[in-house]
Amino acid sequence: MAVPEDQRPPSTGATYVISVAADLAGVHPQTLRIYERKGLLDPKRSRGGDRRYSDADIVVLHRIIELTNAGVNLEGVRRILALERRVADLSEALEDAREAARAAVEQTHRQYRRDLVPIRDAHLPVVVRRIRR
Amino acid sequence: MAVPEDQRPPSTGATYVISVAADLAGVHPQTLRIYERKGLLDPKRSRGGDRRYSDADIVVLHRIIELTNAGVNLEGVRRILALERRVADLSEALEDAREAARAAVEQTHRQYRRDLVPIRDAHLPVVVRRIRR
DNA sequence: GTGACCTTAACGACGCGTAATTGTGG
DNA sequence: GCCACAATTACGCGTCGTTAAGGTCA
Repeated sequence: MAVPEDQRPPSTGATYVISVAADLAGVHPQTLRIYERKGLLDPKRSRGGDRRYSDADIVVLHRIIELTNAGVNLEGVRRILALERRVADLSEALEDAREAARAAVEQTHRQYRRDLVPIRDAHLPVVVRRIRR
Repeated sequence: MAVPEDQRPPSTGATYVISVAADLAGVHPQTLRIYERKGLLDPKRSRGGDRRYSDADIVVLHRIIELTNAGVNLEGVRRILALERRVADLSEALEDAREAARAAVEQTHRQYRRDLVPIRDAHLPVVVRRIRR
């Protein structure tokens, strides 16, 4: 279920070194290293070993900061992020299931419409009319 | 979607005063008062104002202790409990939706079986056979 | 009066963010 | 040699659980 290119956020494929990512989020670079060590973020690394934060990382980072500002500690944030992903997955699955239900009924109707043709009684010989009761 | 009486846990309708509830969970009574002040638990009160913990409260209490022992602070626990309820609700809704989908298709089939009777070509006059193509 | 509950406050331990230190690569 | 990164360590502050102190009701 890929989002069309032109609806995505400015996904330039850009990455940011730690100082830029920290600036974008308004926090100390060292804070980002803590988040990583606690398993909240996992930025790619450059050849030299420098962290490279993607746009997706920045989105997660902002959510982390929201939660910590609200008083959640890092272990709590880690679990909340996982649960929020789970909720998103379930919501999508639910949406899909409802859509699939409508489609299945529709398909069933179409199946009958293809296989059966309504026929008026007057067209039928007596023997058939008896079958119809 | 009420669970039948005989499938429920020993729901004796029993309630416990704070000292008993604390013993059941192996924590200090004062800890339970903290949990309540932070919005993690909301036990009923007796006429005299004493807290009365239900079996359901005890279940939640054990979950709270699991999470805090795992290093989640109380604001984190509060949000995690809410998310876990959400996940449970969504899981149930998903289950229901899938069941409803099967039932809807089945219902559609039954509808056609009631309204239509299959007729063999040989029974039909030429004019009708032409309609069937 | 004894005991269990209530509330509020103080203390110690721990987690988190900042800052400082030291080392490495371009 | 300079700058930005890396990792580790130390410090200050806030949170959490325990404990204590004082009040109320049966």
